[in-house]
Parts: sequence; C-alpha cells; structure tokens
Amino acid sequence: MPKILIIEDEPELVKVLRSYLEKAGFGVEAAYRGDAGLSLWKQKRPDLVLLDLNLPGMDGLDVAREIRRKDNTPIVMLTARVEEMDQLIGLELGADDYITKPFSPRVVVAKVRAVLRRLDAAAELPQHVQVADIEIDLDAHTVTKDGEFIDMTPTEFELLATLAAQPGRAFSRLQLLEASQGTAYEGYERTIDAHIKNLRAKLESDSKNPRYIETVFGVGYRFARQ
Amino acid sequence: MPKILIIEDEPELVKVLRSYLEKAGFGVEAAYRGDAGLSLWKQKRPDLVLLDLNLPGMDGLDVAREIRRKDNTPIVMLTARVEEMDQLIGLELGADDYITKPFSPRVVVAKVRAVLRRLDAAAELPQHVQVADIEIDLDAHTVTKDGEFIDMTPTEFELLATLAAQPGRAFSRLQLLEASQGTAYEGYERTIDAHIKNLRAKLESDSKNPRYIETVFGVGYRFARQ
DNA sequence: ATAAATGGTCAGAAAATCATCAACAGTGAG
DNA sequence: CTCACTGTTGATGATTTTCTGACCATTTAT
Repeated sequence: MPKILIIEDEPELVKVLRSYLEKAGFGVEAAYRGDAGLSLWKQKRPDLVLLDLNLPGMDGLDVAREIRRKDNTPIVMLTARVEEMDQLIGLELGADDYITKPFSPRVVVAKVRAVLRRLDAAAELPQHVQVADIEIDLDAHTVTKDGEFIDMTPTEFELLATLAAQPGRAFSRLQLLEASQGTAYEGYERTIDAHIKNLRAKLESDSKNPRYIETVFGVGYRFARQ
Repeated sequence: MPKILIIEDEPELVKVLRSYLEKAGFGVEAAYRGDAGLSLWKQKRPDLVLLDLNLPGMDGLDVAREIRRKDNTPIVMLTARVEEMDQLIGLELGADDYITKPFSPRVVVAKVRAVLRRLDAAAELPQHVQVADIEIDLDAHTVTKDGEFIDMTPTEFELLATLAAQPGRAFSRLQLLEASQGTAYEGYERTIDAHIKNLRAKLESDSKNPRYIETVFGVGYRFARQ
C-alpha cells in the first residue's frame, strides 16, 4: 500500500483528498505547514508527496528543493493558478507533475496513480531479454529471432518472457499459469501445454526437437541454457 | 557540463545569472555587447545562448539571426516586456524559448534545463518517418501519401506521430491517451479506437488490412516496421 | 515388455478484445 | 447564435485469443 504525504494548508481540501486517496487504496499522512511537512517526510518516507505551493511555515518550493536534495521521492505540485505554473514549467525542482486548482479529487488520484506507475515502470523491470538468437523487448512488446520480428499473443509473450528471463531454470505449469494470467490459481494446468505448443510453432524450426523451449518431464518447461 | 553563453548588457544581471547557472552545473561565458557575443559564440560554441533583445553593438535580433544562419544552437531570449515578444513571434526568429523581465534566476535555470532537455529528447526521436508511400514530418506537422498532403486533426496527428516515431513498438491505449491528450488517465480507452479508425480511413487504402497502423491484440497499436 | 504417468496435438466452445457506427458534447469561427 | 468540426462515448457485431477435454504419443518405472 503506497503512502502519500499531503502538505496543504487548507484542512477542508486535505480532508477530501485523504478520503479519495484512502478509498483508492493509499495510505495518507498530512501536514498543514511546510516545515511540519518536511519533518513528516523525513519520518514517514512516503512514496509520493502532494505539495501545495503556498504554505505557511516554509514555502512549497523550498520544501520541494529540500526533498530533492536528499531523495527523489516523486512530487506532485498543487498550484493555485496556471500562471504560477509558467514559472515552474521548467520543473527546475524536479516535480514529477502538477495540478492546478480547482481540481477534482478524482483527477488527483488519477495523477498520483499515473506518476507512481510511470516511475515503477521505468525503474524496476528489465526492459530487454536476450537469449541465444532470440531478443525480447518487454517495453515495445516485440520478439525477434535472427532479427526477424515474430508476432505473439499476450499470453505467449508473457510465457516466453518468463522462461527466457531465466534460461536453464525449470518452471512448473502452475508457476507459468501465474506468470501468464496474473495470480490466478484456478485454471487448468494443461492450458500451458497448448500455449507452449503455439510458442514452439512460432519459434522453433523443428518442433519435434525444440531448441529453445525444452520439456522437463514431470516438472514443466524451461528455456534452453545456451 | 553544458556551456551557456549569456549575451546581456546589464553586468549585475549577468553576475546573478552566472552564479545560479554555475551552481546548477553549467559552464558560463558572458558578453556585454551583441557583436562581442557573436564572436564569442563562434569561438566557444556553447550548448545554449541566453540572449537579450536590446544590446549595444549589435541588435539581439541580428545576433539571433546570424546564429541561426550557421547553426541551430538553442536560443532563449530575454525580453523586457511581453509586448516585445509579440513582435518576435511574428518575426519567426527561431528562438527556442523566451523569458520576460523581471524574472527570477531560478526560472531562468529552469527554462535552460527545460530547453536542453527538450532538445535532447527530440534528438533521440526521428523528425521524419517514411514508410512505403507515407511520409510524416513530425516537425512540420505534415503527412503526405504519394506526395499528396493529408489533413489531420490535432489528436490524429499526435497519435500518428507517437506511433510513427518508434515503428514496431507497441503502444497501449493508455500510453496513447497520454500522448494525445497530455496527461489524461481519465478517459475512455476506447476513444483511441475511434481515432485509430479515423486515421486508418485517411491513411490506409484497405482499411481491413492495415498497412501502416497495425493492431496488437491485447496490447494496443503499433506503426508498421520499416 | 508392459503398465502407468506425463506430454503433444487438435478442434470446437467460451471469453476477451477490437472495429465500426451513430449520437452527443464541446469549441471556435463567422 | 448558428454552424462546422473535433473529440468522446456506449452499443453492436466481428474477430482473435484462450481454454478445455479428448485422443494419441512419449517417457518412466517395474
């Protein structure tokens, strides 16, 4: 559950935002002054900061600068008017996004989600898997073999990406089910067989003697260690 | 470390700007006259020029024009008032951005960063995409097929530009929403379908077998690989 | 060698996703 | 204000993918 820190001096606004964010599954902390917000940030280390520009105690810009100096917690600025934003457009201070008042809480939640998603996507996952003469670009959703592009359905793509990410490791059908269709524990293990067959048809030149996707009898499948 | 050239006749202002820019990690050169600025530009080849409009020795406009004639070093204009800018815009000077006085040094640094970043980002993407008989000039905002210009609505062009800038890469509807209407997380993903349909109607001769904008089932759309 | 267990393949059914259309809303120009 | 244009939305039918179970082939264990 990602934690959001709201630094905003209007209690009414904080109340509304908190309600919406919590409903959306976020944990919420709030401060009503800039300096208080900064120390709360140090203490709680939230995943994202919603920061008003005009604050008592300490200016929002200074708060942002201070946070940036120590960390790159994503910051979404709340500003009163569009003109204020013109000053910030360069985003000198590294705000990740901004919202101008008046705004609907719904929009705020959407922004928060978008920023977190954007950062997550950029930071964590490897973008690229290369094994043998197969190349998988997770971002672009492409698979090439010897430079030739091969079309994949979403499930096929997921399976291949899972297997190829750890060549030599055997995956059970259950693990592959989980990888391909999310968490789903329900489902028929043999479904995987069908997808493997289709994958092989697309990848292997000799489907009888698979070169890439090998069967591990009694266990599952693995991508060949090259 | 990017180099910035300041051409500005007020020494006090130069001093402040230099201090801020250096703190921000830029190398700074300065000239106090237009003609001197131009020769310093020739000599140092900075990554960006901060250029005052009213200068002794040589008018800022002439300096800009001269720089543009030889090179496309980004230029950020410093102008006294907004009205001055209106003139400039008509002159199609090719400045990359402008700032009106009075301005905070912070804003200047932000602008400089933004311009450099924008150019960097732009440099990575092609300005021009040609596939078969379609030609898309992302810069000029034009699309031609067999030499004939095709009119696009703004949204259509944005979508097409996004897709065509990275042929072969699949984009989700969410990514396309974000690209076409700015930030939107809200909005109906199927809206993209409608725009794609309109785009295809304009681009494709056989809308059933799209040659340019391909559907990636379960993922989104992509521009055909070249 | 034979039986038992596991994997491969296939085709039809079910589910998910997509294309298209028509109606509606917002916007700016005249 | 009206009109034209653009963009949005929800519904419908079409398409593609995914799932499933049956049947046969292969592997393993005895």
